[in-house]
Amino acid sequence: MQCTPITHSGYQLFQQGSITLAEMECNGIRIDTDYINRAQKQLNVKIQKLTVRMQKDEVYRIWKRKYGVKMNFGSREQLGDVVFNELEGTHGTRTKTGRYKADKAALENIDLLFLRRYTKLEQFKKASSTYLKGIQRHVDSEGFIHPFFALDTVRTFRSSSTDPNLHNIPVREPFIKKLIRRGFIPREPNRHIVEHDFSGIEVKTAACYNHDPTLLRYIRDKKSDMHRDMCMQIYHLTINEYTDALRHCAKNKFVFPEFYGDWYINCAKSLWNVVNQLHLKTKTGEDVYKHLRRHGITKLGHCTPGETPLPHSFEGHVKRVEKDFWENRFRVYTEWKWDWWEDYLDRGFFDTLTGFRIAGAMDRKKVINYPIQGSAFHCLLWCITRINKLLRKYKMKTKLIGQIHDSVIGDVLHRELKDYIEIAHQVMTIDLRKHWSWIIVPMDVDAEVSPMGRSWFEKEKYKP
DNA sequence: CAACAAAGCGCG
DNA sequence: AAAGCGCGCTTTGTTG
Repeated sequence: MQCTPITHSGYQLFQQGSITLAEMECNGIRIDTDYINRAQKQLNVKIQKLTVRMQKDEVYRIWKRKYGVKMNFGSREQLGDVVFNELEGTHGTRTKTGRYKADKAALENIDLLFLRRYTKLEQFKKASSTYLKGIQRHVDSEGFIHPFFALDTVRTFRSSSTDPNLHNIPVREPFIKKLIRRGFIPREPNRHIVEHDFSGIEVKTAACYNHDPTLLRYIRDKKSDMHRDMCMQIYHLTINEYTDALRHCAKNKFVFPEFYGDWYINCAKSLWNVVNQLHLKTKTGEDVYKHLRRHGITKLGHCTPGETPLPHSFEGHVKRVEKDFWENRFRVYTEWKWDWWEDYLDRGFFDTLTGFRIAGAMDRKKVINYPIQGSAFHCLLWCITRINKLLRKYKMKTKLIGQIHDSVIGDVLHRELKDYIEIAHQVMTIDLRKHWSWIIVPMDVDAEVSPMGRSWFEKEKYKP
């Protein structure tokens, strides 16, 4: 892995950053080991009960009849074979090795209780084997884990985390989130877990590269809202009809994927299917499919690459939204993407705003995404180094214990709470921008604090 | 038995 | 012409 800071600033960032990350690793995170052990036992009971319930299902019997003693309930290959070859009215797509694709998204297209339960079971197994077991494996004799952070493994000059990986602790599914995060506690009863998150840092970093006026306005004008606007356009909603849930879909199933280089066919499928999966309604309580029908959209469409979308299809609509998105709304962003790609083709490398050179063979999407992803993380890395220095300068007992790409986690002494939050806020919103003049947009940070002595799960938005 | 690749899923 | 960026970890299945 090539790791080439090209400027003094980039070199300093990684030299100092390495030390900060090593200190975090050394500090470690206190684990409520009794809780984790209890949770593991309870979860295994749930897994057992669900497995027994599923054994009475007709699909299970078909599976058993076909595979006999070779039946393996954990085998997606066998599941795909049973679902797509033995059941009526199912048709699957295949992976590049010829197996049936049998991931969560593929199974969700089939309306079967057995498959809903299978997905839930797999989720529980993941929580048990990767997270609870992973934590148990790594706790030291004092009840601490020491997630490791590497700076020399990631193509974009982000960091990675291992043993255990602190970068993918569950948060999106509420039950699993609580199950796992409840086990991360402050090192003493008179402390808090405190997490500071940069909000929208990748979008802001992108804007610092491409200087797109529309994107800059969305960032600077607090009354404007890019995800809301896209939500309204995608689902044909007025300002009075959109909901937070629909806005969330637009953000995560259109805007971010498009920024990363996805295209309308994938976006249309997931934007359409999520309506059914989450039973989404408009603010006025209307079914979203019904609402779209009133606006002339009656079906998803075939979503076949190379084929023209059918009239009155959602696919065709999203294709037009995508065209408008890149040709009108973010025209300057589009121009930057082409210019940046051309410059890379001429030179064989590109330099980040944070002082790194990324060279070697890359396709167009990588060339666009790498500098943005890397620079966004470098903002966080600079901040944690600065915060750490200030903690030492003021002889504080608060310790930094982890980092998740755009957030920093502190184990904060109760009497230092106000000071710590003041310091982190100052560094992340003011000092960072003084350090890097290329940051031409405001930086915002959200602080979340656990009640004294309570877990990471229990953190709440900080109110002074 | 070990080593490896593929598939899948957790996160930003 | 191709068709989502970056990771780490676990299980399954194959190979030797």
